Amino acid sequence: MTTEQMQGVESGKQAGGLGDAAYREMKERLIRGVYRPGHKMTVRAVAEELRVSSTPARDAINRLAADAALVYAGPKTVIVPILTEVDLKEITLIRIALEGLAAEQAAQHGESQDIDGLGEIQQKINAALDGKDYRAALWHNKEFHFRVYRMSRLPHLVTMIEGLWLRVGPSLYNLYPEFAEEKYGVRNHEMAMEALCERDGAALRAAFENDIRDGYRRLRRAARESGAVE
Amino acid sequence: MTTEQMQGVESGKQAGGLGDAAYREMKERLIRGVYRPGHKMTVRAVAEELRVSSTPARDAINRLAADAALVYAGPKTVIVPILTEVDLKEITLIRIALEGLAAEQAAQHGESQDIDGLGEIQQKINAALDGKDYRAALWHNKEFHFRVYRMSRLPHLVTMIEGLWLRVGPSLYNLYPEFAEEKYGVRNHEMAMEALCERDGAALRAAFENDIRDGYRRLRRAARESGAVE
DNA sequence: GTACTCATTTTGTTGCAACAAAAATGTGAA
DNA sequence: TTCACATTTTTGTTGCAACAAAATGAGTAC
Repeated sequence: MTTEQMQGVESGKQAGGLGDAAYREMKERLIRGVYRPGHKMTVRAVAEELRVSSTPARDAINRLAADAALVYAGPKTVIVPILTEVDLKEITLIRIALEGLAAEQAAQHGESQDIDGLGEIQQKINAALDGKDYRAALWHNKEFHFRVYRMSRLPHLVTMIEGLWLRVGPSLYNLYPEFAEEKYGVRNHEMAMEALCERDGAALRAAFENDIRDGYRRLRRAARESGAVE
Repeated sequence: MTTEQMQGVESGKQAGGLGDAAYREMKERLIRGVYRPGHKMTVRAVAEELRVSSTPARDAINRLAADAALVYAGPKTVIVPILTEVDLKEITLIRIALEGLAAEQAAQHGESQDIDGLGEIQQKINAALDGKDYRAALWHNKEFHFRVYRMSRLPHLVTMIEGLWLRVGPSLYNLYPEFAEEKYGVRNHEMAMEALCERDGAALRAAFENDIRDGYRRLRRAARESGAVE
């Protein structure tokens, strides 16, 4: 087999190395909201927390910065990004364009077996919401979205969308008590599942665009009330 | 001044270091088509070419891989990506979504001083085309597009679009003699300038979408004839 | 109290050597 | 000739020490 033939589509580094493990661990912590926006990331601190030497820690920070999951706040400082309202608005515009495209394509290429799992995920969201486990609700909400996006059979697109969620994640997960109000997104998700069954690309796109816009409004309001964005 | 306040929007690493210089040099070479698609990138080879040690060379390769400007072709091999027809089609879909959005927003936020330069750039494109300097034509074409995209005042979006161009670049620039036929894109660019003067977002979006689709068809045809994609 | 200077500490960067894993190459048998 | 296997070479990874640049904080003059 030539090297050309096995060229994968994943942008992530092949698994196995310490640097890769550090990258994924930090990414997970970022999404889960372990670090507050504005938190300063230093090579040595990451190295110590993850019990690795400076090289893999540095690799992880560099990759996160390349993903815009960390941002440069000075010549020698990287921090967890603090989303401004302007940033949030821009990212929402991009999300609507990209996730709308993914949804529309999903309606065309999704197979029934892909669709089946969606109902279960929605039940998990509802259950989590009822139990006031907002963190779980947000997690399953993410599952719901990406289950659909992957149906588009456009892997580059899914990777780019993941990057966008990664940027919003830290701010979002620190806001979840206020953010995940009663029955967030349930209605949009129901409409999405209907549209998907009918293979109606335009309707599916509309459902997701609505969901994103709803989420944006709630997030902005919650952020303003808590002062988490500027 | 707090570090939070000077948080920039650029995803690129702050300039100055050797690793950053290596990254930019390799990026430039990639876009210019110095390396053929499929070319294997090794840390030591890059280090020697750029006269740096392995650390900055490794940094550069990692960042390029994070940009998807290089891809992993095995556990220990990164290569210049070989665009498949499927990849090209997907990236074109994404480009239409993102560059269409940028164009539409540019119509709203572009100021007259931004618009003025476009005519000059178009003249450069025409001159290069007349002189059969296809490389220059492609370069000025890129200038034209990004001049408009930057008018959108959506810096994250522009960065993402740059990433897409970077992926297509190596394949594109190796095809330019066949690709840049007579008067490529001139008509679409004229329509774009008209739409921009009239602040007609929908028309500007349409002009750019057409331009991207035209380019896609030409590139696909040229690629099929030369066998540069699979 | 404020602003400025300078020493100290923190922090990212770089180069390099040792290591492990994968690829390439050579060898021998069928 | 072809295939399997062992050997050699190539190559990415890691840890670390030395270095330079930036952030920090104390002290001082105004």
